[in-house]
Amino acid sequence: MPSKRTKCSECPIRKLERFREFTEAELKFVSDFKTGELDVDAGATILDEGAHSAHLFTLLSGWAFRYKTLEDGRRQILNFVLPGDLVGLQGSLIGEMQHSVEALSPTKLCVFQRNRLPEVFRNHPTIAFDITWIASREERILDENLLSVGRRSALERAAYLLAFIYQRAEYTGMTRASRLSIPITQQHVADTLGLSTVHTNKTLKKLSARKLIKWHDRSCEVLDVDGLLQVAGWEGLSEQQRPFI
Amino acid sequence: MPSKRTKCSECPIRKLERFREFTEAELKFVSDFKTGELDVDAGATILDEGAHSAHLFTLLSGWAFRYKTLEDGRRQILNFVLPGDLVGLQGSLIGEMQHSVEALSPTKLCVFQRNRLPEVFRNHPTIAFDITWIASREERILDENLLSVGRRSALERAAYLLAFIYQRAEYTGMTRASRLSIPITQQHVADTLGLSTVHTNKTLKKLSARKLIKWHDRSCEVLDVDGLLQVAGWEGLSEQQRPFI
DNA sequence: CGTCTTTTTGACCATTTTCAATCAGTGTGG
DNA sequence: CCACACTGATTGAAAATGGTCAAAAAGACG
Repeated sequence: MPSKRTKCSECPIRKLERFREFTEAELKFVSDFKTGELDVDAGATILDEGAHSAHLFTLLSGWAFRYKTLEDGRRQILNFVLPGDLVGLQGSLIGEMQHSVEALSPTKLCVFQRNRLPEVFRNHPTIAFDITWIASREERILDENLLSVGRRSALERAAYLLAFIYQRAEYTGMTRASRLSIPITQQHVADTLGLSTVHTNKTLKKLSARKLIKWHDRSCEVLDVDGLLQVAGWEGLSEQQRPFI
Repeated sequence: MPSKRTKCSECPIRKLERFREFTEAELKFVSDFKTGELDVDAGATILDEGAHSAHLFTLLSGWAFRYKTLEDGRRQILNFVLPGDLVGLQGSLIGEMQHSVEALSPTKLCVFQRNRLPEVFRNHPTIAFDITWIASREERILDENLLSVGRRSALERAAYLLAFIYQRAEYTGMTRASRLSIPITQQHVADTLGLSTVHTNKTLKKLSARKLIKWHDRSCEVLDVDGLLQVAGWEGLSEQQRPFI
């Protein structure tokens, strides 16, 4: 449930490294395309499966996650949403959301009008290209997640997930002194890995025993990414530069 | 390994239902954008992980699949490629393929030059929009697959997969009298579901016993989609119309 | 006919789930 | 400040699901 709405300010993500700079015309358009900002509380639903939202969002700050559920309530977390990620592109393209998005922490969103998307493609091809690039990146992430859930052991999966989140957060400038606190519960981890909470707990304990992570109440502190990468048998993210809308 | 290369003819997929008709200018451009056709044998690799291919493809006929592997050889099939699907968009956007694509049957591909993709965005916004739509559809499919692998039981997963493939094939006009033969081995099914071949075999036997499918050597015949949908607890694909490039 | 791949089966083992409590931390109202 | 409720983390034991190993059967194919 959206709580507050303010006039849009300059996007903080702009500080991050980008493919390229926007042109004057693009900056002008983007600032016009934006209709405001939205503050959302932790635990609040940003978009629901089946929704026909008139909006498309960029996450400016905070954490969120995308998920789907089966009819009997089993939930699968598909991916986490970090600053710079688009939220609701699917709804803008096919009209209806086929997954839900929920905030993990208080988050700030940048709001766009979804019906102006065709205009972006018509008049701002490089921004359209960036959007497609971001959609394709989401696909790459899902490929990795599917490989992980389908073929890695519970321990490898957990190590992969935490290393993956760490690297994404690091890239977005959220880490401090090579450490990171991720605002998630073990239930979230379980629903991401496709495991039960009980087994997730036992698996995380093993990572804690190796001093790779430390679990606090409702948050996971990553202590040693390299160790996690090694347990996961994963090379890590290769991405160095990316576009931001 | 590509085997044969011929001059490009009119795309057979054109017969299928589309969002909209191409304009004269678009038809002209697409036919210029195409550089030829490619015939690939069953079992041949179309694109390899790590490849920097100069091409982007559309599958015109036949079956293929996308997959990733871990270093020790464990393989996860990410999705199947049916006529009308794009192959290698990822390579065109980020320069390098992060998954491999292999033909399941003899297939025919339509070849495009990847370096002309920016031109598509610049001069043909509606085609660019279609490409983004298709990329987003792939994401939706991956979301479903991840939900399935992460949260469905072996029997549900198998039923979901076969119903899913059936529906996609049906939409592409590959079914006959509500039946379909899918050219896959049980190893492929296992690698898609994240199961062992032995357990996959036992699971498929259960579906056979219920007369929902019939397994032939190297191919699966779907007999009763509705039955599969019911076992899977799935509503089926909602998609009715789509763009084709 | 012999070789190769794919499918099938049985026995046994490992991983993961489920169930059922318990414990720890947080916030609330009295 | 304390009792109480609530959520999230932790534990142990029993049960189920799925994996591994090994071998045989069934087709495909030259």
